[in-house]
Amino acid sequence: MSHTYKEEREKKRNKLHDELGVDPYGRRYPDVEHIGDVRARCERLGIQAGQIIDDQAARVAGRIMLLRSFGSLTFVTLRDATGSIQLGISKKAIGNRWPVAKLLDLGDIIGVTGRLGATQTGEMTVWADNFTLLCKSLRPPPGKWHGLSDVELRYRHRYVDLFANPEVRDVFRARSQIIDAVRRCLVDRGFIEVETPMLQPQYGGAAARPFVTHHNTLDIDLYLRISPELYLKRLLVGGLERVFEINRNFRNEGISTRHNPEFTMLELYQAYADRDDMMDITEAMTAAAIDRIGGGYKRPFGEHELDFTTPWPRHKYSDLLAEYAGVQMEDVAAVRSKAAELGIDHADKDDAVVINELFERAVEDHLIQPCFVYDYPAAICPLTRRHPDDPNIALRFEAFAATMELGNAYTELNDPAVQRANLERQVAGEGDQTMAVMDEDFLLALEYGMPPAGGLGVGIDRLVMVLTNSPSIRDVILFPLQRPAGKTEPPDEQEARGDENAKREQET
RNA sequence: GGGGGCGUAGCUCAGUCGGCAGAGCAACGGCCUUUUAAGCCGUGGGUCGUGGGUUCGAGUCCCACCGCCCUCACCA
Repeated sequence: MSHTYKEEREKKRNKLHDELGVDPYGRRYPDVEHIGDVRARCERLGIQAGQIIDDQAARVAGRIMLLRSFGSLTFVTLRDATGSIQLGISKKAIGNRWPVAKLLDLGDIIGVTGRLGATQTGEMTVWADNFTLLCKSLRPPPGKWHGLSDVELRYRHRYVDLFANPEVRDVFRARSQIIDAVRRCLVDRGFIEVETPMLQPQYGGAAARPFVTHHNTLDIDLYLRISPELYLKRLLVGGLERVFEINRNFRNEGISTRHNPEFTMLELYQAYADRDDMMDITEAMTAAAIDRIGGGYKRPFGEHELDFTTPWPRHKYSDLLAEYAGVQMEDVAAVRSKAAELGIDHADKDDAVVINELFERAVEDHLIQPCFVYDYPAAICPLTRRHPDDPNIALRFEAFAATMELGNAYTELNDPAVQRANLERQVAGEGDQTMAVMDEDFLLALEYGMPPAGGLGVGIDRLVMVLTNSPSIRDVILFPLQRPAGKTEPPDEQEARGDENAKREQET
């Protein structure tokens, strides 16, 4: 390759530094005004086409997104976090800075002072009287029209995705607002936020395979947590009556549009409450998040419109099974027959496991609108209190939207003997090592006494998905896990690294 | 892990039956003080994901591998 974009820009950078005495990487540029605010000011002033208002100064900074050059006059579209605005940079107004202006490229970051005005076509414009190069970009940005659409490059080079595709920033801004709204909602209800171990000597609180790591000094294996549940319940024992944690869980399972190996989970526990209180909190948190990001309670998601207006419909698990699978939950023979009909391998599985697989296969695809599904088979709910009238039913619900499980809640089990029996059954469970070993300290805590409580887990990533109309969980996680890149890096980078390796080999 | 699809210039994409690897934008050189994806003239730019194979000849056909997307399984 005779030349590259990078080399072309490096020549400009060197010329700026060596011949024009300009620092290509700038420095502090204080007292800038948000471009969004400048635009608002222009609107208020009602500037007429062709007018320049001498006493309306502006000072902005951002990245050059578009350049239109007319010899001695250049129009720049400058963008910051709040929006974009046109700059007019003319040789006449800039004077001896003009040679620097001619070396500006798409993607450069500059600061500008000037006066507000409008061009002959009425476009609001900052007419520059000075500008400062704050960072010379050495890489060409993606095309100005199509942006960056290759999903692999978008995830691997998210920074490019973010500045090239403004709607991506909107999603992550919404994510921040959603989390903030959820957090405030809980704090306002008297919850305190806590942090419990991510490195756990034993894992538990969910059925999933963990990541294993090792602590060198202690010389022990540790697990990246699959759930904070057993620690948060210890806090209930300790008298922290309303606690929540928003943090990462790690599950060593498959990756899909709705699963990332690390994902953000909200878990909360409220003493003296129960499952039904958790439904109210789920609705309240979601409503708070929607109020915060705007757009109303009826929201598009793919082909559908999801209606988050509260209260959400509440469906009994067994009723849905009857409706969509055509079987009564208690009729084990019918359940197994239907499961076999749907191709579910059920021979060696517990009744409740088969029921749940049938539910997942036959029912979940129908759960488009936000809703709660309650009263789960007890055998798949080892941490949940039993229904007082039916020991085969657990006081659990899951919240669904767009066929995805958004949340999971229990009336928590606080009987240490029942809890021990349930966990022993899990540990002994045929071939299902995922529930792992007994957490004796957790059981000890229950023996000291845990107040009756409601507990709730909400998959934050999925909540963000349904509220931002994002079809893939990777669209709401800034850096989703990718296999290490092969040849996706620019070739000159690889050459550079190869050269370094060669040098290192020569030196040794 | 199974099934399906995709990978061509910096970006977005064409590439027919196997016959000289293309376009727009971007870049470089030139003209241009009111453009809105500015325009006009000119120029350069390719490991066609990687490696094999078939063939006189492969971006194209075959095989293997790598990566990504969708889907199923597992899970939330």
